[in-house]
Amino acid sequence: MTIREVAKHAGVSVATVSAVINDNKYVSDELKHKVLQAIKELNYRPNRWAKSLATGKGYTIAYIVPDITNPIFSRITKGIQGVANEKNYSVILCSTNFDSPTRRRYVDWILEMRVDGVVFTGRHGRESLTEITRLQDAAIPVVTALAPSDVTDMDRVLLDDRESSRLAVRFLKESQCQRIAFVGVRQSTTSKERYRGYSDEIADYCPEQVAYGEDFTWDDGYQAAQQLTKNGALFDGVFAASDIMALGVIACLKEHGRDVPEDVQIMGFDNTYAQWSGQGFASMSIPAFEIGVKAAQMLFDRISEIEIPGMQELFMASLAVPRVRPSLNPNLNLNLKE
Amino acid sequence: MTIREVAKHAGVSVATVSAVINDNKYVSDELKHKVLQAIKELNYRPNRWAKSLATGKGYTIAYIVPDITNPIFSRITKGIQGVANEKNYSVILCSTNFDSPTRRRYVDWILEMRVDGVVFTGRHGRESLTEITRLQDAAIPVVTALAPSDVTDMDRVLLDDRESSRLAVRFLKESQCQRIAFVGVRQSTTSKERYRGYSDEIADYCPEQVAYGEDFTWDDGYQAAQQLTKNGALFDGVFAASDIMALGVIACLKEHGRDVPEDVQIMGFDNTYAQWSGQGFASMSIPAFEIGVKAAQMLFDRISEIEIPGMQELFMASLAVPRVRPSLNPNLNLNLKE
DNA sequence: GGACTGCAGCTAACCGGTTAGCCAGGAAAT
DNA sequence: ATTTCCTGGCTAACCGGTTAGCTGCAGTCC
Repeated sequence: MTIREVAKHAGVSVATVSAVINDNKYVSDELKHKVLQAIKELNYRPNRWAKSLATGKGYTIAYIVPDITNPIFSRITKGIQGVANEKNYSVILCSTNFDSPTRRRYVDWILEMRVDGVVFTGRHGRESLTEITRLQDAAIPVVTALAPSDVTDMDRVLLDDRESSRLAVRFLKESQCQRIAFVGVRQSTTSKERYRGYSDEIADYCPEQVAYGEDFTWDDGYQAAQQLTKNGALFDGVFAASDIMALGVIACLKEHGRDVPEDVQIMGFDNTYAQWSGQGFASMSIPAFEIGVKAAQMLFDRISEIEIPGMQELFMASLAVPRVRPSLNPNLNLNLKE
Repeated sequence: MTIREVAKHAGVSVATVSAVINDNKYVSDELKHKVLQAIKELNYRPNRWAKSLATGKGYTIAYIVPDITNPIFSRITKGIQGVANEKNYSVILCSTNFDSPTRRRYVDWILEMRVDGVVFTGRHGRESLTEITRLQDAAIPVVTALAPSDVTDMDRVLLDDRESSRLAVRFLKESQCQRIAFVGVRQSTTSKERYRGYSDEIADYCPEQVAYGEDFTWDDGYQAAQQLTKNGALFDGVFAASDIMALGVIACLKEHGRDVPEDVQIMGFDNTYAQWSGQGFASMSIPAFEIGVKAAQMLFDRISEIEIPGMQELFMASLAVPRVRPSLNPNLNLNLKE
């Protein structure tokens, strides 16, 4: 079913049909009606490929993400998706599994698909930077989301991990914790920032006590807690760089006979589990959906406007207090709904 | 940068360049070399749109999913993604947020994008069936994944919720539970199947005790448990239709002073939280990644082979015992790694 | 030597849209 | 009455690939 068949059926020219479809030229009501009629009768749908080829616009953006399985990232995806669809763009998903060759292949691909823009999420090592540069060299707009880096002239939306972490630690302080420890991930930029916030906030308050794992996992949290206790550290509060690590920490502490939250209070980060785990620990909620929305909006700004200086947007995480017995403490429950 | 420029640069015809790129015709080594040289020098990349227009193949599949944020669905996505990429297909993501109009718009869209195939996940109500039919009418292959329905002549991959649930309940029985209750979701087909398994297994064992919520949420789990206790039901085991509901149940029971797992043993389903929550409850692990892989494979089978009868694939969930203290019980820990 | 065969490589049409530029015919101006 | 202007609608070229079918040359056979 092509536009020419529709034209023939309606007794008009292809230009007229095209004008009706795109509503970008005046067409008399009579012809317009005929054309619409013909389209309906033939159940015609314009061919996206032909349109893209002719106009040079693909109405597609790509989202490059290390792991779609990560709840934070899938919420970002949702945000991007929403904005894109509103503008009639489709989003193609590129989940790289933290693998550089895969990431490289995706970029090759994006290049030949003539995608209109890319949102990029993930660790921002040297090689990711190369990929981003390749995209930009091909004049494809890129916005990074949650991908901290030193490159400042890039459109990006970030989370203020440092400041958010100060809020987290401040909450522990306000909850009567005297000695607060930090559990993080050695090589992670994100974890480093969260440590910074911890360090800032703890400075004139108590000595630093820190333990690291290699990755944001339950096991690494468990092991880090093991280290802390093994070193005979005294603490009544732990700030962990992620919820899943916090759960590892809690498991370890309980094994050592320390009650949570009675003996030790725990603070997580990202609020992926805290709210639901029933372990009574607080966390920092990352506005991931909003971050996705913002990133997509910035991307579309870039796509339409030609030259705007490197935009930047900073989000804060918000405190999520553990769910409590709804009946006993109804007022605390108000804004904790997912 | 077009194929014609490359041809000119290399001093050959466009047909030759095309043949080299697609490696589908014999070309002398000399010319092949010249062409590859030219491609490299000009940094040429074939245009996907033109290719698709000419060949009628888009190398794209779509994944329609109610909510990408659901961990099970995002794992399915990952599986699909992997298979598709291997075959040089891209996958465009359509997260409908359980909204029919949105779903409808996606299908319109898929139709005009001439996508090669669709994987469909989600509740399988009447309207989703309409959408699927629309796709099939346009000769677009569809495979449903985790979308139970009465339509049997459709390619689909399913989870055997009933049989898996029997395994779940059997585990509770083997753990010395005498009276096992079920907590489910009233309108859900999935929940209904899980109830069936429960019912099968409990038949000659103990009386049925059942409570329902309206959705798979923490609150609904909590409320259902409330009901159970209010009705004065006696139970020492609860099988919940999902982990998040199980967590709601646990919270409620603890408020009533019942210890988990000492007084009451809990069984979840989907293993999204059980493993990590530290609440010591078991769950049934859904092989979501594998389901995604299988669905994609079936879709590609359909795309290449013209006529194969309605294929069907049934997966089972597997028992995931709660994580225990690694040091104390190392052997149980073996196959529980994520 | 001429006819025939095989095949590397070329030309040009085609996929299905968009759109610059042209044309026809009615209205307004002279 | 003629010229000019305006504009709705049309024709045809173009986007950048693929590919059917042709060309011309070298080798083979009678």
